[in-house]
Amino acid sequence: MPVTGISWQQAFAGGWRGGASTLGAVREGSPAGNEGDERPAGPAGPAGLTLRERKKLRTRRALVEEALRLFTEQGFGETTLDELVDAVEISQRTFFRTFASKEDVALAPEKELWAAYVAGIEARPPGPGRSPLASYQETLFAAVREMAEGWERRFLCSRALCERTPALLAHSLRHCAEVTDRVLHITAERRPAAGGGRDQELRLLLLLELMLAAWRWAVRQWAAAGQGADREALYGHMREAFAAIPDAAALARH
Amino acid sequence: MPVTGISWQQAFAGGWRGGASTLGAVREGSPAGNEGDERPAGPAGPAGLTLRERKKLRTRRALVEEALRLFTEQGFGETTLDELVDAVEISQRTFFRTFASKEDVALAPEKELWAAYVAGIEARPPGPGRSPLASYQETLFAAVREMAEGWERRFLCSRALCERTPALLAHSLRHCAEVTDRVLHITAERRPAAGGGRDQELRLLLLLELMLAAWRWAVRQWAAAGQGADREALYGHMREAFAAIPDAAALARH
DNA sequence: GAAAATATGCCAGTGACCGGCATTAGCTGG
DNA sequence: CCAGCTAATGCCGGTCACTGGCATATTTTC
Repeated sequence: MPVTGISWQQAFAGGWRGGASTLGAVREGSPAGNEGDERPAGPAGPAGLTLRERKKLRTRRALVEEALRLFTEQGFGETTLDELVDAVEISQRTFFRTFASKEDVALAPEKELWAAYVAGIEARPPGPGRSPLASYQETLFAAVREMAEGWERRFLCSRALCERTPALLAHSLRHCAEVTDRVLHITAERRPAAGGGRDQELRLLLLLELMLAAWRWAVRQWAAAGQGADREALYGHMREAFAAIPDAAALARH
Repeated sequence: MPVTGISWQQAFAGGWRGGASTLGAVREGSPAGNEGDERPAGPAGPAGLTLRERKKLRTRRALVEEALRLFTEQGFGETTLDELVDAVEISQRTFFRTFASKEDVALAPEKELWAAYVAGIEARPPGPGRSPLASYQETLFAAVREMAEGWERRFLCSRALCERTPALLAHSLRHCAEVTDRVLHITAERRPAAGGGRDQELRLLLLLELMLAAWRWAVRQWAAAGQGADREALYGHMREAFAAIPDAAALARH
């Protein structure tokens, strides 16, 4: 029984808040916005979900919780899927219908954030006078803000695992790249006849990747601070990292 | 037998050039620079390598060649390791002593480039008046320039596979991130008492990631051009992407 | 040419992941 | 409250990437 630095009991004291924002890996049909509680008919529970959906959510959350616990305690590679599914009392088959891979469950908190980010980009088009970079940044702040209670604990666990486990880092970076692509597609479709074309898209790509690099740095600093890191501290690191972007940009103009 | 767009015969006509730059995944002990042919004793072949080393290099190259062929012909996931090792007539065990994973062999051309890049960063410290971004860019040009003949063909195959296969993309991005870390460490160690500290490092990180984003864009454009893409075309895309960096930087200064 | 150092092949085992099928649990109309 | 439908789940067997151990073969060294 190898023991890592962080005590589990103190790291995992929080709970989950309601919010129907994370049923599956991808959001349900609702086309962003329009979050009413009503349904035409059928038994809709407290959160506007059927029993089946709530049950699925429960096992999904239990899986994430147990996975983060086991992986941080004994390591990602050292934990078998059988251990995990036994702890949650489901079959392997069910696990793979809930998550695409062993890595997926460890990165759930991160995927949650990026899903909210993409939704935010889709929801509010930037005002006419707004700088695209500022708009990207504000949307990221908003996405963090709307994460459920206890998210920061899970996210920090996930991040710590990424730094220990190359396979997780790889998956994380790929997902981030996919988000980049999606965001770029969305913004590109909005300016159909706007000037620039390819060049403009390249510039937007560079701005977005600049922000993502700053974000990754901020998260690293945050995670390095240890278990006492709360969300306010993350905002601080983000502000610091984003503030460095103009400085770096100045250096980039020969 | 599924057939992809590119005919194999026409895609794979080139050969390998000598150059002892890719024996193992990591370079041998020689501390950069100092590339003489002499050895104290022992049977040193034409390229300054022993028989054993040359043999290993041969199977390594054959593996890359066959892997790229099979993967592009029938897909990465659809090709089993047994097929590959049978084609090269070695055992699985030997494969895993040569490459760390199935993904690794498909990404060999990319790793080769980044190894040369890191070596270049280590070899020549930037002059006192040089902009760090310009220095990063020149080193990347130099790394591409020193790749062996036929590298562009292999690299393009590898890239095309990355875009088809999520697992390969993930591995590629992770390796790129590791290179980023290493480069940053090297440059950080060089300025031990130089001003700035954390802030300066963050700015360097942002510049480096900016260049890497531009590089990835350039490679994408290059690969999109299809099989007729030669190295000169890559330089063109790189110049275009790098030229966009100052423009994007201007947008990043509110 | 013998001894030491390495490389290779074979084999058996582990663990992630997937398709198929029977069973169960939740939903729907009477 | 009960049949009929849909969908989630569990079980089973199979594939395939990857690993450690050990015997064999090849290269290097003396």
